[in-house]
Order: sequence, then C-alpha cells, then structure tokens
Amino acid sequence: MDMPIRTADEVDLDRLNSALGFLMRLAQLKIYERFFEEVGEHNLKPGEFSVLWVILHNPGIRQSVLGQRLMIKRAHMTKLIRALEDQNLVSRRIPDGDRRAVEITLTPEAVTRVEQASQWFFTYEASVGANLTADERRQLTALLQKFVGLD
Amino acid sequence: MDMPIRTADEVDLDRLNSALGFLMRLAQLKIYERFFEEVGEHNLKPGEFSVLWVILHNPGIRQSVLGQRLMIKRAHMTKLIRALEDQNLVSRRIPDGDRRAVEITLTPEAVTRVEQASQWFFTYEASVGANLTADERRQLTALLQKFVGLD
DNA sequence: CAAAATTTGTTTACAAAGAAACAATCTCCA
DNA sequence: TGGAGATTGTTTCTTTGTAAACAAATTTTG
Repeated sequence: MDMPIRTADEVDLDRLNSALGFLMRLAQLKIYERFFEEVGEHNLKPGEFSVLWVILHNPGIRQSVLGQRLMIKRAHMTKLIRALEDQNLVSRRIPDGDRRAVEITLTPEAVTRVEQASQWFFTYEASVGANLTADERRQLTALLQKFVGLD
Repeated sequence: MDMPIRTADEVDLDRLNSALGFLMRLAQLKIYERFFEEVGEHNLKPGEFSVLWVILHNPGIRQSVLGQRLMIKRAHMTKLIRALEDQNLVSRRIPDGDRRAVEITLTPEAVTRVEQASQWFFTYEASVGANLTADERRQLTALLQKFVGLD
C-alpha cells in the first residue's frame, strides 16, 4: 500500500501555510527567482540597485544609517561598499565632525547607471503582483508597509 | 552647509518604499530577527523546523518534492537532510519504484522533538503581526497565500 | 528495442550574509 | 579633565545558500 506524494501541491503543510514567516520567505524567493528570469543578468543585482538608489536620494548618507534602513549588517555593508567602490560607483569621505563615520556619495557615472537601472527595476516591480488584482496589490503593499513600520 | 541624515527614518527611499520585493525582504528580516530575540537558541532553527514539520505531515516524502514545496534547491537540500540524518532525526529510504529517489521519514525521536517545537514555533508565529490589527493580519496572510499560490 | 533526453541526487567550488573580536574615535559624566 | 562606555567601521571566521559538473536511474522517442 503505497501512495507517495508526487507533486509539490499535494504536500500537506498543515498550519505552516498560514505562518507569516513562512509565507514571507516563499514570497520573497518567488520574487527574486522571477527577477532573474525576466530581468536576467542586467548588470545591477537587486541588492546593489537598492543600495545605490538610496545613496542617490540621500547623498552623503553614512554607512551605518544606510545599513539600518536597508537592514544590512555593518560587516556586510563594508564589503558591499568596497565592491561598489572598486567598480567606481561610490566614493567614501570621512566627515570632519566624526572621524569614525564614512559618508557615501555616487560617482557621476553611477548616477547615470542607477537612473537607467531604475527604469527596468520599477517596471519589473510593477509586474510583481500579477496574480493579484490591482486592489489586492495596493492592500498588500499598504499592509507590508505598516508591518515593517514604513507608514 | 551640512545637514546630514542621522537616523534611519529620515532616509528618503523614494519609490523604493512601495516596491514589493523590498518590503518583503524587510518584513522577512524583521521576523527572523525577532525570532532569535524571543525564541533564542531553541535548538531547532526555523528552517530545520519547517523541514521536519513537513516531513512529519508527509511521511516518506521525496527530497525533490520537499525542496519544491519549501523552495530549497536540490544541492542545499542534500546538505540539510544529511545534517538531520547525522542528528538522527530523519531516515532515508530508496524506494523500489524509482531508485534515483530518496524518501524521507522522521525518527520517533524527531516526532517528539517536532511536536514540542511546534508549540513555541506557532506561539511565536501568532505574535508576529503584533502591530497589525487582527483583521489586518488575516488580510495579510490571505494576500500572501494568494501571492505565492497557496490558496 | 536502443539511443537521446530528462530526472534525481550528490559533489565541488564559490558567493552572500552574519557573528565575534578588534581598533579608532567620540560622548558623557564624575 | 580624564577615564568608562558607546559608536563606527573593519577584519576574520563561520554559516547558509547557490551554480555547475557529474553519475545513476528513468522516460521518451525514432
């Protein structure tokens, strides 16, 4: 007597299917996966893009603040910024007021790159909730904003 | 003339603050972070728990199907399962029908562990949307389920 | 049926991200 | 003032996850 589960949608998740952490992880992976199918290797990865985007809109932002806002740990931020510096996309400046800190700015080159990239980034973003109605999408966005405290 | 951004909530995210991928990432990190504050090092990590939970409810499930459902890549799944096997939590069986496949079952020991762990896991899960109203929480759950195709 | 293509899992090499320890600087207050 | 404690960033080590090449078994198809 053998009746094995053959496909993913036959799997019984029991209560797990309403666990927010679980759903959120699936949702994020799904977005990320589709991103590479659709956008491909479009030179800027989503993570890099958002870092550069935030620097563009907050020139001279400090590494620590950037990390807090994007929830990137300091150790990791150091590496990201160095990688961007190596590609000549950002420049670092030690402010006079506080010589521990580092203020980040985009190079002119990066400004162009980010502005271009923002076109396909937000185009993709707009397509993300395609299996939801426009209204559901708005609701979801609003709820997530409240959830993470961005409202 | 210097007016630097000092705190994370002064940061201008522009359109990024309604990008679903971005919000989803923040949300997931926030959940994960709080998880370790509240639950601490409660021997089973969220990832391990969900794998074991799904095996509990689908005994003899195949590695590939498990991976598809939890969106874990095959290469990674191999390592996870081996780690669980080393802890004597799961056993692997090659079915007669298809000798490429591996069917996974919990050891009796693991059944107890998972049932215990499920108590604190779902207790924590229930506390996750605490800054939302009960109704908002329900909506969010439903929208996410639809989003990931679990409805 | 036999060769080609696909599926399943493993291995190896690598990338992304976090933890802990550290150094430099700054803040606060006794 | 000056020393204790906090902040900021870096380094090193480890964990977590992915990518690509592979082997074995199965399915497809000519």
